[in-house]
Formats: sequence, C-alpha cells, structure tokens
Amino acid sequence: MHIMKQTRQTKQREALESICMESEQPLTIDQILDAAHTLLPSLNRVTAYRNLNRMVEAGELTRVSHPIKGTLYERADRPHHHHFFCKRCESAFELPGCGLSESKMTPKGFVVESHEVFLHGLCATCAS
Amino acid sequence: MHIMKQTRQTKQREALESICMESEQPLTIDQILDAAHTLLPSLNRVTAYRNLNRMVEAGELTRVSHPIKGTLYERADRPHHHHFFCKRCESAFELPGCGLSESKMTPKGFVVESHEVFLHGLCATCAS
DNA sequence: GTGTATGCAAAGCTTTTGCATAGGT
DNA sequence: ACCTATGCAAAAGCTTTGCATACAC
Repeated sequence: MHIMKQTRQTKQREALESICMESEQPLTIDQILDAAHTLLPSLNRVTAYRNLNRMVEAGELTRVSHPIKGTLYERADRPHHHHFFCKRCESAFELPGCGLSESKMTPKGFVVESHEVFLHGLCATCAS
Repeated sequence: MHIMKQTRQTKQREALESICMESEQPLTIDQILDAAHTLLPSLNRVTAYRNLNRMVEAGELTRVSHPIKGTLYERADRPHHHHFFCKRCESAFELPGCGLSESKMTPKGFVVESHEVFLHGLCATCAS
C-alpha cells in the first residue's frame, strides 16, 4: 500500500514554476519573488521558499551557491554547464560545456560524484 | 600626512592567526573557535569574525563558500588549488593542481579574473 | 469533506553593529 | 595617555517552523 502525497496545482506554484522553468539564468529568491509578484502580487516569500525547496527535492531545480548573492535556483534539466559571475553587474551567466578534467584533479581512492566550476570576472558587456 | 591605523597584537588575534595559518584544510568558524578555545577559552565568536574579516581584507586568508557548511577560511598564500567536499564525513580537502582549461570555457569578450572548482563525493577513507 | 498549501508570526542561524571597557603601544 | 580590540547585547539578513485558515481535489 502506497502513501502517495499528492501535489496540488495552486496559482502560487504555477507562477513559481513558470518563472524558474523559463529563465535562462540561475535566479535569486528576490529575482524570483519580483517576477512572481507581477503575476501574483500576494505571493508570500515563505511560500516561495517552500515551493522552491520542493522543486529541488523533486529534481526539477538545483541550487547554486554564490558567495555574495547566496542561493540561486536553476532548472535541473539543462545540459552540463558551469557559471560565470560578473563582479560589476553581478549577473550570473551559464557557460556551455565544461573545461574540466576530473581525472587530473582526483586523488587516489577518492570518488567524485559531481563537480562545479565558477568563473569570476567581467562579462562581455561590462568589460567593454 | 598619513593616517596609519595600527594593528595590535592581542592574544585573541595570535590564537586565531596560528590556527588559521597552521591548518592544512579550510576551516569553518566553529572549527576555528573550537581550536581557539583550547588556547584561550574566553575568546568570543564576534572577535573571531572581526579578526577573520580583517585577515581576509589584509590578504592573509581567503573565504571559500561551501553550500552546506557555509563559509570556510584558508590561508591565502597556498599555491593554486581547489577543493573536494566529502558528503559522508563532511571534511573539506585541498586538491593540488588544477585540471581546468579556462580558455575552453570562457565566452568571447568575457574577462576571467579567478575561478574555483569544487568536487563532491566520497574521500578515500569514506569510500573504502 | 478531507487534507495539502498558504499566509502570518515567530523562531533559528549566521554574521554584523553599537557601545562601554579592557588592554596594547 | 591614547586609541584600538574585545566582549556583551542587540540587530540584521536569510531561511525554516508552527499554526489557523483557505482552497484544491
């Protein structure tokens, strides 16, 4: 016998889901909330956290931690990629592909399950 | 005329400095405080934060942000390296060298100033 | 009608700030 | 003696939790 906790389709969840799933960049909670408020001004921050957490647990989103901006959320189904953080405009960019050779870095006996690469600097717009 | 803010040598600062400078691994604030308390039980958490921040600003330490453990501190003068986080024992390991090809990852026009690589998985001890 | 999701308030954490005083120089 | 560094208390940011009620099913 299965205890199947059902997920209800609320307008809050729909709003959050559409925002996160349609973004090309990882978003902060504030960016998500700002966007959500244009669709549904009453949406509460706590509701956003709860839904984002559920989406992470459900494997729809992943969390990326930025040293200054805190936690960013992005869709989990994108191809393997990494991130560039512009120190001037503070945007987070997705970098296609991966220039990392895991085997070169992994000491004997260690088992690598995943990796992340962050580049910091100036984006094309801010550099010019 | 120079206004030269002098730095005073207190036992708190000495304790924190020796702990951070002698560690082979990046440390959390709690690890630093635990170690400091064996040398100087009265040392306050706020004092630790203030001194660690100063050491970061002075270029003695760098901050590494771990998604679960929060901020880690390590000496800044180590050769270029990256980090491995064991999900079982939760230790942070320093990985010698660098398997990253920045040029492969950097889009046109972007200027990279620094990068970080994190590997996640099981360390040699936990994997065996 | 039943039970999950929401909103509000409040609590938990980590880190910072204000202020009086201890203590380094 | 001067003035920075410390410790305590309180505040500030971010995230989670408790609880009554709204609302999806």
